[in-house]
Amino acid sequence: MSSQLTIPTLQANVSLKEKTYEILKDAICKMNIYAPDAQLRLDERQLSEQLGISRTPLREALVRLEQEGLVNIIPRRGIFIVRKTKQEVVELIIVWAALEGMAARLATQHASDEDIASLRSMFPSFSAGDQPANIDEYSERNIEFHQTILKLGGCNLLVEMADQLFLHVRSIRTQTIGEADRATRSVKDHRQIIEAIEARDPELAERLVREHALDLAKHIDKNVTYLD
Amino acid sequence: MSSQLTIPTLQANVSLKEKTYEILKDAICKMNIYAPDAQLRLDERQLSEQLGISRTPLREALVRLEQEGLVNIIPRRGIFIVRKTKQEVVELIIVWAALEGMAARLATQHASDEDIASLRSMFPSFSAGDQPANIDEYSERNIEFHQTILKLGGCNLLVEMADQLFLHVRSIRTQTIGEADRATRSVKDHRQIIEAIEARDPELAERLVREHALDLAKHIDKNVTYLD
DNA sequence: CGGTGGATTCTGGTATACCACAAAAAATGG
DNA sequence: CCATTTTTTGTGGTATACCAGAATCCACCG
Repeated sequence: MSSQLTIPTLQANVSLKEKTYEILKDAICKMNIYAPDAQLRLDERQLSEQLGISRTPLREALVRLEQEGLVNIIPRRGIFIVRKTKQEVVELIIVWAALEGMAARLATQHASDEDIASLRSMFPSFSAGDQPANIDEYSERNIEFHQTILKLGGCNLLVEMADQLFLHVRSIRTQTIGEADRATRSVKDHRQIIEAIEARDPELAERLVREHALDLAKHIDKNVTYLD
Repeated sequence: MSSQLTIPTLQANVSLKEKTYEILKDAICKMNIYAPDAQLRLDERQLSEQLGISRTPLREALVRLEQEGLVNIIPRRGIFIVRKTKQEVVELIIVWAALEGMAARLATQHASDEDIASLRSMFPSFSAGDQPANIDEYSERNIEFHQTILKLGGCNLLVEMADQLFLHVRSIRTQTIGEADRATRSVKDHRQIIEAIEARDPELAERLVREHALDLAKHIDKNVTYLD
């Protein structure tokens, strides 16, 4: 037993507006905003009651969410969760492609061999190109894979901005990724990307990452129907 | 004289928080935050008095600025204008390179010939590669050039995100761009970029744009001393 | 019966008062 | 005189009250 007094970080030194922001962001990201019956309108007073806080910190949290594009505040009209159009989603992925492509390029130049190896160990069960057994698990691995590439680039801002974009695409991505032939193809793409980074080939790594992402954009543009 | 009643858009239908945000953003961007004697601290109450508004809309404007990274709000300590470190500036430019590179790529594929031609007409006075006479004018043209490439890509999000990044680099960029040999070299780079886009060569256009930007990053990393 | 106009209500916008924490200043003890 | 503690003061954080515009509802009139 420790002789030191362990302080349980009483009240967690974060402000209400901060906590509120996190809670709302999380809640918005987890809901399916594209469901036909989705409740997109937020009521300030009702929310403040539910959270047990006043409107002031709540509003500051909402302002942040608005700045991020998750929410739209229309003066004297209401606060609405933003539904991205298909066009906007495609643009999100284009930017994502640019960011991750750059990260892959940087990774070939700066990442250590061990860090690169971590990419490969990420797909232990189906590295041979088999169809992954569990779609949910695969989806998680997939996300992790891309985030790791971003990190390997060694540029924090790339990681942050990609995370930011990712917020807006998460629900769509998880829905799209599950489609049959896309998963096996994705595994193949990933293997090639890993090989290119291992070979320290900036051009190839960048191109493969970019094309992989843009391929998703194309796929969504063609096949997703629940976006306008 | 018009027979119609002209309404002067009374009160301009924007909220105080919106106006305040614009004013503060503008003020911060225009000041030289790297001057040794720069006043980086903002006082809420003093500002609200100066602006003639209460603290509430002011704070909401500040929250937005914080979200953008222009300002840092430290609970119970104060509100401070953010000084970017050299590392952060370099990362900003890396991301910029990724975005503009992607835009250039897209431009070779989707932009019309007329739009591409507008790039060339942007440098009427020194298109032959001469040293531009007026540094200030050149700096403006330079900025305009890069923003045009972003636009030619046809992806709005790329434009928006690059603009966002640009906010943080503006003061540095205008200071760096004036250095002697960089200007002539820059003109040469620009000409090559235009030619690559005209030739509809995505790989080359992307590479030239990227290298042009990354070259600036390297230059700043080596030569800028007023950043920590 | 349908449309119009006004009162009502509901929503976000703003102002203000008070709170909690932290830094600075002053008081106190060695 | 210096170190330490206490008090003061100043900052952002939060709660609350009130304001203004928009939407709705409903009575009234054609």
